[in-house]
Amino acid sequence: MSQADTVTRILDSAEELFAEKGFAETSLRMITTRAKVNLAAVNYHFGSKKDLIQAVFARFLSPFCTKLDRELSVMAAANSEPGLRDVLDVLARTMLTGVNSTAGTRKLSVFMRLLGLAYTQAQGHLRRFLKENYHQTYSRFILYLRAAHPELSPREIFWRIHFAIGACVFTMSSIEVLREMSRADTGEDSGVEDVMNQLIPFLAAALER
Amino acid sequence: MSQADTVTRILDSAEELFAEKGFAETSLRMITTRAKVNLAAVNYHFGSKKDLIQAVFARFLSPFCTKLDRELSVMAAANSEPGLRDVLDVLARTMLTGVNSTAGTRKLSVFMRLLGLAYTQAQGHLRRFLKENYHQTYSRFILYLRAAHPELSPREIFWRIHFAIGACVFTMSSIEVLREMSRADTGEDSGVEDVMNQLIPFLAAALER
DNA sequence: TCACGTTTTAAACGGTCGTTTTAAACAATC
DNA sequence: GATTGTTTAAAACGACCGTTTAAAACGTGA
Repeated sequence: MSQADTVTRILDSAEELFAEKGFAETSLRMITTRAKVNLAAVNYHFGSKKDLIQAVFARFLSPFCTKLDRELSVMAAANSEPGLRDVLDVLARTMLTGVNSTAGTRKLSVFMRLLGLAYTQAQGHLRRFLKENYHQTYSRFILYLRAAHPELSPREIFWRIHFAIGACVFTMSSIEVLREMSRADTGEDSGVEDVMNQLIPFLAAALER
Repeated sequence: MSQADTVTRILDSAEELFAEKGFAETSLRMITTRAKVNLAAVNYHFGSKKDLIQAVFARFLSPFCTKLDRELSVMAAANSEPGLRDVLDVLARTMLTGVNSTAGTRKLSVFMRLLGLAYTQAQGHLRRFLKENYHQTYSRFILYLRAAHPELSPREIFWRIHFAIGACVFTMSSIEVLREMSRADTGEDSGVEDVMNQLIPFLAAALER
């Protein structure tokens, strides 16, 4: 087994388990057992559990932010005064890239769940890491939102966008629990795509009022 | 120190710590140290950590559901065809009861945070406990929502209300992190009440579209 | 093939966890 | 005031945690 194999398998297992259980509830032994590697491999390749958590986030956030930055530039080049809808479309398209399969949908779900953990379970080190590495892209995104709605105060923009993030993150974080509740309540299954198709107009109505 | 003192102080400390850190990150030693009681007191009075978690939820959910049930009955008696706004007002008023002080606002924040944990961190036992004890009130609430909007499918109702819950729960769960981010971004402080005053019209726009 | 740097392995470390045990302190009853 | 049931106290239990160690296995260029 090559080094790349070991590192990748640790990251894959850790990502799944963190998303499923959270950081504290996931032990290195669970991760290494699922990844079929030796327990010491995590400390050898990553240094510590904290570093592994950061690596898991870096693996999906770095390409995401790179792509988002590029897409924002494309948008700005094509449209000198992008509206709210344009900016959100860029975000949605960037997030949904490659989400046309069941595997892709699960990827998005994991992405959202990890994002939620970053807010609600963040040990200080993770928040510092995220701010240090991804704050620039975040700021740029917010700036376009402000430009699109100069009549709203920065605070109003901030909170509206985070209410929306909350609805997304919560829904996707608890998606399995919620689908089961929905099934019990209504007798019908709700596919993840059905849920998304309801979530987007819901948020649009709230953001654009 | 009377038994009531010990039990109450354990519940108080556990509630604060669970809301702040989550279940797994809060040890019985933290709880008993803060409560200034002996470590063994939790197992003696509650049986186990799981039972303590359930007791924390029961202490604030039982009176809440009792009150909500009563208020729903009052509403139904006064109005044979309550609208969405009526039903949500009942919920909001029930939740905001006694939230006119700083202490009250913190209580609400803790309430929301615990509710969020129930969805996202729930160990199976907690979800089973909540369903067993509080599902009836929940169902009744949902029924009024359905009656208010018979043109919407039960599934649409379910998801819209949970998107809204998500925005609330996420916001209140991460309120301190978010306020700090907002401060860093905009240079202004956002009081919790300011946030609520923005959240409510945000949700109203999304639910009533 | 040998030597050497890298990676994997098995075992152990110290520490914290939830829980249990045993005895002491307390409160209420007769 | 002795007795009985309840509550508190200190200490220990085994289990699991993240991490470290030291040796074995591996791969590669000389």
